[in-house]
Amino acid sequence: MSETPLRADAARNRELLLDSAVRLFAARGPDAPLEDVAAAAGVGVATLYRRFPTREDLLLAVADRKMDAYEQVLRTAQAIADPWTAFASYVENFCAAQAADGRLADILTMVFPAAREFEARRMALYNGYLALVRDAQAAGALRADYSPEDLPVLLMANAGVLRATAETAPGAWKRFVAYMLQAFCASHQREDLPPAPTPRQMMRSMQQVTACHGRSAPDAR
Amino acid sequence: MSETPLRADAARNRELLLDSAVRLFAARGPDAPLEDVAAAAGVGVATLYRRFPTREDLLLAVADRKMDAYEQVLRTAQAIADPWTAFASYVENFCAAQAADGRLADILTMVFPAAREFEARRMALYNGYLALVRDAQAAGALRADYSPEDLPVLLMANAGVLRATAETAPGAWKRFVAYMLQAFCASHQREDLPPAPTPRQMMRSMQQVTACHGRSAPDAR
DNA sequence: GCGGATCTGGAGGATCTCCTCCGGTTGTTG
DNA sequence: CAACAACCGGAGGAGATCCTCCAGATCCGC
Repeated sequence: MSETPLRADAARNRELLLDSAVRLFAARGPDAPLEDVAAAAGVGVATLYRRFPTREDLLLAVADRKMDAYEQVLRTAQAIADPWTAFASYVENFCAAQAADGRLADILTMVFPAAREFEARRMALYNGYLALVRDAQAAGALRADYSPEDLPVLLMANAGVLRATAETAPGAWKRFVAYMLQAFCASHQREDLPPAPTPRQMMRSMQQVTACHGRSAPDAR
Repeated sequence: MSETPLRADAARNRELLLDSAVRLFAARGPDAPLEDVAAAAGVGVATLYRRFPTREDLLLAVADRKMDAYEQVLRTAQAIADPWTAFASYVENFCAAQAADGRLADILTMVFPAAREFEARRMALYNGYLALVRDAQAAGALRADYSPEDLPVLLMANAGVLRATAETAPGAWKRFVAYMLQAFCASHQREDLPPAPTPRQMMRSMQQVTACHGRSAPDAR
């Protein structure tokens, strides 16, 4: 990831900043003041800006950190023989990871187009998920009109639930996700659905989420 | 609502401010700067603070304004003979009203405990909705384990979808809501759901949403 | 028309967040 | 060990937002 090797103290400070950002963003949201992130890391704010020139750079580093967990969700699902159970496990565990992220629930619906390596990881994850979808549909377990874009929409919806209920009704998301999985299940005849958003639309939506937090002002208008 | 009759100019300015707030909050979110609301109304910022001492006061007035539309949604649903169609109409139209509110999608999940008249209106609406739920369940059309608290959760989820997709994939919420209605429908056998949040939990969640926007700083920590 | 109460608004102060400067410090290599 | 480049951080500036003051203006009832 880093092209130029950092001095030992700089590398240490970078890790401290990243640890601090993960904690602060989870506790107070992706718009927590960067001065507080630096202070919690025990370094000066100029150090933070030197290593992460923009908030979006910091968010990207945090997202990359979390990618390990999401990849594990996929591996767990891939190890399940039953296609529906594999798919459902992926969805549930993804939402559980989102719930565990605290106020950073939006991170799962952020994209960083300029970050080649990160986006490559994200695409690999997405392709793994697509295979789960195909398998579950081929097995007749997942409704034929399910669209892969339905999952990012679900994650946006779940972020909305978590934003409102994470502290006050911490189990609410589970019921919500259970409803959604039941709706996705093909085992019953169903009415037609309105059209799914296109992948392009979803990419733009995720860019919008990122832009909303990447800039200095929360609602930058 | 106002106990002391305002002078004509003050009443006029209050209406201008409210109109302006409705527009600005829809376009830029409930955290749009109050100076911009005042400027768009063509009045001074002190006039805004005199009439609406806190942002929450302004949000309350905006919510009260919108109550007319929500009450119309209930009346439309109540006029429908078929219980399932009545319930589904209520949910769909409520979500449509939410989508029409632009960046003010959270308003439907805000509460103002100190505002007796507004809360009375909200309770009347909720009781009308409860009757729709009971009728649809009694008719066997709405699943027996559906909880009235599932609708506020749905509105929070929909706010999450709208927050991310309102401009980029404006129809996404429709598909999402259609999925949810299919999940609510009793016409098929279903697995058990995780427990619903309690009314108390939902009230606290809605207070949290309100607190999040009512204070001066967007994420006031 | 007058008097008095209500109302007006722009400037300025306070606070918060972002961001950069630059003299001093530290790590690394030869 | 010395040289040099990388690195450090707190202060201060800029901008945004919230909030209040107070002299002047306006409305309304008698």
